[in-house]
Amino acid sequence: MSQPASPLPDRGPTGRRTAKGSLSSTAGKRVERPAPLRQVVYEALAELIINRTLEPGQHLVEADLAEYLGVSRQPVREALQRLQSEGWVDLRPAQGAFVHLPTDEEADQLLSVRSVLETHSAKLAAGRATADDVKRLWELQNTGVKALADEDTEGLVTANAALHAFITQLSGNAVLAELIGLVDRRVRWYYTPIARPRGHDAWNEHDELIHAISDKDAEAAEQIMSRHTEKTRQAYHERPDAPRP
Amino acid sequence: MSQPASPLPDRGPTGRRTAKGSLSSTAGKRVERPAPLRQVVYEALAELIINRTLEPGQHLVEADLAEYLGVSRQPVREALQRLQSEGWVDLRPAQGAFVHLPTDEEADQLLSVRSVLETHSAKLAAGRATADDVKRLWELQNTGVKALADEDTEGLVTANAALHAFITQLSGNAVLAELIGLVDRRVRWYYTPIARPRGHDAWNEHDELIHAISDKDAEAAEQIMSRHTEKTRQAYHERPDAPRP
DNA sequence: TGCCGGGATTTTGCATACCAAAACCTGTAT
DNA sequence: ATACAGGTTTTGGTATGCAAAATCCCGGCA
Repeated sequence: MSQPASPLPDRGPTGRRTAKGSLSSTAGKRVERPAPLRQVVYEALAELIINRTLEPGQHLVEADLAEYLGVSRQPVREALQRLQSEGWVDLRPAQGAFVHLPTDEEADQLLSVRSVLETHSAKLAAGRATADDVKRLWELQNTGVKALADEDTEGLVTANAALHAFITQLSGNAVLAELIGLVDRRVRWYYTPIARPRGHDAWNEHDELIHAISDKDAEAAEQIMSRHTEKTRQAYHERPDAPRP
Repeated sequence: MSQPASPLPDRGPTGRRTAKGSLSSTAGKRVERPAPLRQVVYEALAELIINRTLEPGQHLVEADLAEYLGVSRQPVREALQRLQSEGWVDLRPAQGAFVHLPTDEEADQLLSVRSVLETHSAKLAAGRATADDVKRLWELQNTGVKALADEDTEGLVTANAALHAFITQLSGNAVLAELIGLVDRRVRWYYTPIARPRGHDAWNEHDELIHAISDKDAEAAEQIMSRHTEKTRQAYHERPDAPRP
């Protein structure tokens, strides 16, 4: 045989028919579909972990979570496994799930990777942003500055995430965007305690960054983002509750 | 309450006792533990996808996979979900799993991200590699050069992966290493067809790279790796079966 | 007191069975 | 050909059972 035969039952050339229709496939909005339960559970647990209801180190018992959420064990198991793959919980064989205990070293490594990815994304974004995109960036910037003035820490973290996410999206690299999404969400978990003191400088740096993107100056955007994220990393180490040397 | 109460049954301060014993926790080699079935299934399916037994676009039916592998649907479902999160299959709601169809654009984005991550990793590695590490690098290099001389394509791909993986490990950033692991494994899926023509240059570049690491010249290592991975990306676009413009 | 050991208990990991809803396929009538 | 209707397949989820492994508890021993 020139091609190895599939060991599975024959279901035609490509299994079921590949999606093909007379309608354009772009922006094909489907009928509203209820989210799979495992997804809902995933989001619920992630929320409980992020807002510290479930504390780091805590043992998560499938049956308890299932009862609490009113679902069976299966979607809970599936959600826990996804949470593991994204670093929110540790799954010890035959012992189950424990809320991940972030170490200081790990936070540093995460912030370091974030820096590299976001820097690259800023460079790409500067080369692709349209006038409309820049307008949107300024809107996001204003939201953040307002949250800063209002001393709204939660709003500040959200606005920061939104701004970075939008730049990421502008990069036009979906793989990069997905990776940054993963990393940033975890960073946010550690970041909240330093959002306030870091805020003032950070939003000034955002200002510079948007100017660079607006000027389509990729090199400047790259440098500014690099400095920006590295300063955030420094700030983490100088946070109030950092371990004493 | 100053701390929000956990909505789950109380199981003591941190759930079960956190591992604590009189033995050193470093390098604590545990008793041999059989891998969870879901892990075995995951690896089996990944292998079948990489070696093209399961073709891109093919519909994977849980029940068929379960029967073929001699397990129940549960571990298969769990493995499929992990395969999705790592980009090997697409899980369409209410339709099931389909082997991912890599697009040309996606391959380019993946190679681009790989370039960024590997470049950073090379810089870090140059600053940390010991004499022993360098010796090991030369061994890996020799393995690859030998596979090149023997025209052993599979060995070449493996050796290439091993060399890059070792450099990644030298970086000392576990988060970075994990991300590179994910990205590289997918790159390898696309890479095989160009491993041969790219081989000669690639291993010369490895040679330079190891010299830079040996000299602890982080900047040179960074530049060489950047050029190296970018050339691989170019090679992908110039591969024999590339789409005609 | 502090440590050790063995049995009871809990929890995971997987199997099996079952079901509703959704998507698909097929054959027929237009 | 196209559209429709009905039967089939597949997913996603529930419920239950069970063996293996890990933990916990408690009593005996130093």
